[in-house]
Amino acid sequence: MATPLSPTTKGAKARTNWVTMEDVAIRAQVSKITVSRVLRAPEKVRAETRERVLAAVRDLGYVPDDAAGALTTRSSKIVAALISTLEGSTFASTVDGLSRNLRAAGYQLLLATTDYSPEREAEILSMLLRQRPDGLVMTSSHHTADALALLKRAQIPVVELWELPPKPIDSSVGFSNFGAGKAMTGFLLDRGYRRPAFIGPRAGIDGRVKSRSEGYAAVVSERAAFPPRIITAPEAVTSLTDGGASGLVTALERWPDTDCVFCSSDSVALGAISEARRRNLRVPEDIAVAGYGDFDLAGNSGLELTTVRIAGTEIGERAAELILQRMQGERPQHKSIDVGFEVVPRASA
Amino acid sequence: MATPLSPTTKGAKARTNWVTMEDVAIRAQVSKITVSRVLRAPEKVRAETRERVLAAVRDLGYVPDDAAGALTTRSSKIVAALISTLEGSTFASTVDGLSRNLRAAGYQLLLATTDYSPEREAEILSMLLRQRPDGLVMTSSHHTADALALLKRAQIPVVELWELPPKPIDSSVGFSNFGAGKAMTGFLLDRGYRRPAFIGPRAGIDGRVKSRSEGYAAVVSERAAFPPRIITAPEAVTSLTDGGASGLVTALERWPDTDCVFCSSDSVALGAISEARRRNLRVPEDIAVAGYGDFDLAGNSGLELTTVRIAGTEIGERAAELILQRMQGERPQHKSIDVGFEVVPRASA
DNA sequence: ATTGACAATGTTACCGGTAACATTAAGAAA
DNA sequence: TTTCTTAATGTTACCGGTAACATTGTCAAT
Repeated sequence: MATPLSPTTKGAKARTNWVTMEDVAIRAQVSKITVSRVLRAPEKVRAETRERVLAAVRDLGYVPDDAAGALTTRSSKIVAALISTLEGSTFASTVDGLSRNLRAAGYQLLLATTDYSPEREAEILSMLLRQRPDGLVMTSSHHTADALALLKRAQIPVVELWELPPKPIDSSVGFSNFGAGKAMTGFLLDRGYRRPAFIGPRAGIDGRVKSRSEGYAAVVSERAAFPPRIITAPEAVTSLTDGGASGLVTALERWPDTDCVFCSSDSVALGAISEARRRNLRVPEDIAVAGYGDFDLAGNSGLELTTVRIAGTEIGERAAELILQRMQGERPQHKSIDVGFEVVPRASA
Repeated sequence: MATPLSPTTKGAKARTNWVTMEDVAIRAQVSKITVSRVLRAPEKVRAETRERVLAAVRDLGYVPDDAAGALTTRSSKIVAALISTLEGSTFASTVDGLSRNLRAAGYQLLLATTDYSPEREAEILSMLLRQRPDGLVMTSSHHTADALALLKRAQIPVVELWELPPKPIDSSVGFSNFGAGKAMTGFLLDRGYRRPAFIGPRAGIDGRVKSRSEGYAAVVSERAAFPPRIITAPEAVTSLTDGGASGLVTALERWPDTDCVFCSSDSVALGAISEARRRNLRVPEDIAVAGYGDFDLAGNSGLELTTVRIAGTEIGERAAELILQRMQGERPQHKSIDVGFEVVPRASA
């Protein structure tokens, strides 16, 4: 009995709520293309016409459909970001900087997290590519063959963040994790610690942590008289702070003369410090602790954590600049930007 | 002299790199629509044909263009998120949970941050809407008239996060900030503190903080014999921890008998504790400190911060569920989900 | 008056998918 | 055998924009 749908009469379609460019055109008594010009190249339209169109845009509350436009312009105005994790605040400020600067240029950020899994990365990547992003940023360094194939076919600018891969896919903004590991280890030896150990999270979860530990190992091999001492938390431990606590225990069991631990992140360091306190070990007199990242609380919390400062926000901002240049077809001067790092000496080591 | 462009011959266009559905169709010797069916309703296609199409998809590495499809289906498979900030880790876990659950259902997350500015919010919103998201989540509570008008016209499900607005735009997932403020204040009075003050960040930056302070004020008015003591950091102070430090100083100057401060966030509490230590005040004997948020470090860092725990990840996950239901046209049982909160007593208060 | 150049605007086709309807083939029911 | 039904696949038009080319009007130069 019910009429199936209002018959597709010319004048009475409107099965959607969105005001279209055609609606604007009719109201302003011009053609669609003129509306398009007013929005994208206003100088090509006579001032009077332009005003009429803009008034119609305002009156109707017209919001252009970028997805429709992208079909012909081949530019979605979307940048996709593949981030290892947002927990722990490591990458949060990078995403913030990225999103802010991209938006200023009219681009939007499509975000996905991989939980450090390269397999998931490939899968997520293919989902992201369905939106045809104009560019891609990613924090991971290790990619599956599938992922690389997808990236290659996509033919879009790619920026890898938070490290400077020896063989970048395309371009990168970061710093040398190896160098930072070396620098902190050297700093600790200079301070007079003789038996530093390295504490990381679950084995092999992250290439960057590996690089740091290699930096540590390089310096120890060169300047110290013992083999590198590297602890990774057992699979069962998921929290970074718990990993730090258990790592400290393991280190002291295995090598009782350990006088200093260099942790893969500030959160891990925090766990180590808590554990030290539980055992009535003084920091740094009985056991020194160094972290990595210089998160908010490293200096303010009474922790006085010696750590390595990374300019997370700057990485995001520079990445935005770089990828914007690349998307506009410019060939930037540098395909790799080194934002550096800084050893921050405080009281914990 | 140079040929302008390869003439648009039927067979030799390919001005883009992307494999299209038509390419797949040709290779599988079927029509486009059959390819479409294989991907979206496989049971409607004969097994043999289906295999041929899937093989072509694999061989060519076809990735569908969701933006093109959205034109007719009117579903972009995008959910937009307007987040106040990613710094400080408050909302990071919510975004993580949100993104994870949305992706599992084939939706992508388009992310933008507002820095707590309602004006920026409206502007950013109109940019986000250009991508025609199927749904929207937002952490802010206060919206400009422009923003509300845009939302209304967009006619998409909206979920407000981290609070339960008395007059929600659409639906919400959160908890009562007022209630949490009341609960913590009551807890502090029960513990025997007589003169609690409230320390917040810059005035009026965030409606949620305001609600908490009102909860505090309500309990103080009812149970204590003095007017509420609310400190807000001066405009110049940007960091939350600095605000906590300066807030403690102000509180003690203005009301020397203050024996306890309830801080608007854990970061603020951290600043207050640091300042107390600098002044050789014992926590909690000389001055007790309570926080809000229960971030990672509240319990693990030796801070032993008494605080209010909020299930940030759960908010994100539930929000994803809720908005997915709404986008699929279901009418969920509850338009508001209260995830609650929990006062976590530790040593600092 | 004619022509050319340019400014302002319009027409047509197409981007890559999908909805709606059309067609074809094969088997079941009459 | 004829007709109906259903399964499998195809055709056409359209979604909301933009590129490319076409048209019209205006004015200066010939």
